[in-house]
Order: sequence, then structure tokens, then C-alpha cells
Amino acid sequence: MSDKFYKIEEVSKMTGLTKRAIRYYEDLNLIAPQRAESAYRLYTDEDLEKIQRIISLKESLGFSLAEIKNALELDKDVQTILSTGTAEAAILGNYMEMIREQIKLIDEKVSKLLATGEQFENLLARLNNLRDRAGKENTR
Amino acid sequence: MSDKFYKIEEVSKMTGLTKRAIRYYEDLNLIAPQRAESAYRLYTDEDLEKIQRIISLKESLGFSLAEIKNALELDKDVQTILSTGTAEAAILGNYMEMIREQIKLIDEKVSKLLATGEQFENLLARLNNLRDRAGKENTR
DNA sequence: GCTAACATTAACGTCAAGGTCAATCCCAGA
DNA sequence: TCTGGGATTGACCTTGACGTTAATGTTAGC
Repeated sequence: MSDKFYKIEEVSKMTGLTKRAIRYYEDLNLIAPQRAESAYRLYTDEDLEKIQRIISLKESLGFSLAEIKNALELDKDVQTILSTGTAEAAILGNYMEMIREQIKLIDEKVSKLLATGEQFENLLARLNNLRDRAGKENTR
Repeated sequence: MSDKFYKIEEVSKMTGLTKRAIRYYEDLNLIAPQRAESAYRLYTDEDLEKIQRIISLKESLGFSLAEIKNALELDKDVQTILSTGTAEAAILGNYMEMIREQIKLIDEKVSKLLATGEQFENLLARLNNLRDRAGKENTR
């Protein structure tokens, strides 16, 4: 966890995001890098991890940036609850319910994905079959 | 496979899409319902299935409509290859490669999703723990 | 034959997620 | 010190995926 700082161009190269996108995420309060006196944005490894999480949520889950913001905040809230050990039962139950919903949502996506995957596997198998039969015909 | 026809409002209700969205998909050539003489759109069960596939691809995979169009066309091409049994080896190999790529892409998404899911499960477990400890404290 | 509830196209509006451009500022190296 | 390559903000532009409205046609029941 070296406390090195990255400038936006480096972050762009490391993450594959454009500088514009990175700044945009900041506009939406998804990230909040430090600033140098010159007002340059300074990103830590922690910021980078957060950005990677954003990318992952976006690409795999197809979440909108607004949804991602919610997820990140939910996560953060829970982290503070866990670290302080402070939680009124009602609030805690609330968060647990939200997390269960997220999990359910993810499970649904997974099963849809698996179903789609099987369809393609099926197609592939049938094409394989066709190719094999064609091969036989040629060697007859 | 009854050859009943549905009008757009029925399709809307059955699929949960708005009529506007359904027409928009037609603009993009994702679907091509028949027309009555009055120019009303007439949807078959087959059209409905296609629409359901579009929805599924959109929601689970987060595909753009352009990507969905590609996937549907790929599927259709392969179907005709399979039904006619006609396929030059090169073309066949080509399609098989494309399908493998789709499968790979899907697998990647699935594992990302599962990873995210586990994170949430983890949080949930820790919250459960916290709650149990709090419970004990109250009954002490 | 009228009317209400459907349908059509065409055109413009909107929102998210950035792209692009301009004007200005900062910094590192010759 | 000057110069080129990055950084900043602000403003407007674009694309995808629809929403909305207007003007008009169709159909089913009374």
C-alpha cells in the first residue's frame, strides 16, 4: 500500500478509461481524489481499486452509474457499521434486506446468463456434429 | 404454436415493454412483425419469443441493442446452416469461433458476477454476526 | 353511423454517459 | 526563460434508447 500518487493520465492508462470518463465519475461523486495545490487530481491505490470496482460493476452487472453509486454507498455504510460495531437493530435489518436484494438480483442475472450460455453451447455442439458428418462424407 | 396474432398493446402488456420501445426495436430491425391491411402490426408467438430474448440479453448481459442485433443474426445464420446442412468448412469454422467468443464473454461475466455476489454474502454474514452478538448482550 | 379506444407515422424532447473544444494554468527539461 | 506536454474548468456536441405530442387512420360495440 505505497502512498504513491497518480496523475489522471496514468490512471487513464492503467484503467483503460478516458480522462473525461474519470472526471465524469468524480462529478457524480463516485470518486473523490485529493488535489495538489495546483488543483491537479491525485489518485491513490485506493482510488484505483474503487475505479476498478466501478468498471467491474458496470461491465459485468450492466449497472448504471447511479446504481453503482448506491451500491458503493451501501457498501461503505456497512463497512462503518462493521468497524464501529454500532447499529440499531432496525437500521441493521434494513441494510441486511438491501444486501439480500442485491444478491437476489445478481443470482437472477447469473441464471439468465447461464441459460444464454447453454443456448450457445448447444448451437456449438450441433455445428460440431455437422462438421463431423461433413468430414466423413469427404473421406468416403 | 397457435397462429394467433397479437396487437401491439397486448404485446406491451405481455412483455412489460412500452409500445414505443417495441416500435423502436422494429426501427432497428430487431423484429419484423407482419402487418394487417390497415398497417396494424401483427405479432406471432414467435415474435414474442424473440422479444423475450431481446429483453433477456439486455437485462442479463447488458448488451446494447446493436450487439443484440449481431447476436440474433449470428443465431439466425447458424440456424439456417443447421437446417440446410449447407456449410463450407471455412465459414462454419468462422461461426464456431464467433460462438466460442460469445461463450467466453458470458463466462467472464458470470465469474465477475459471482465474485460480486460473494462480496455481498460476506458482508451479510458479518452483519449477521454483529446482530447475534448484539442479541446476546441484550439478554445478558 | 358515432364514439371510444385502439392503431399509425413524424417530429421533437430528454436523460445518461461521455466526446470535443477553447481558454487558461502548471511543470519539467534544454 | 521559454517551450511543449500535460492539467484545469466550462461550454456545448453526440449517441443510444427511448418518451411525448400531434395529426390522423381503424375498429368494435351500441
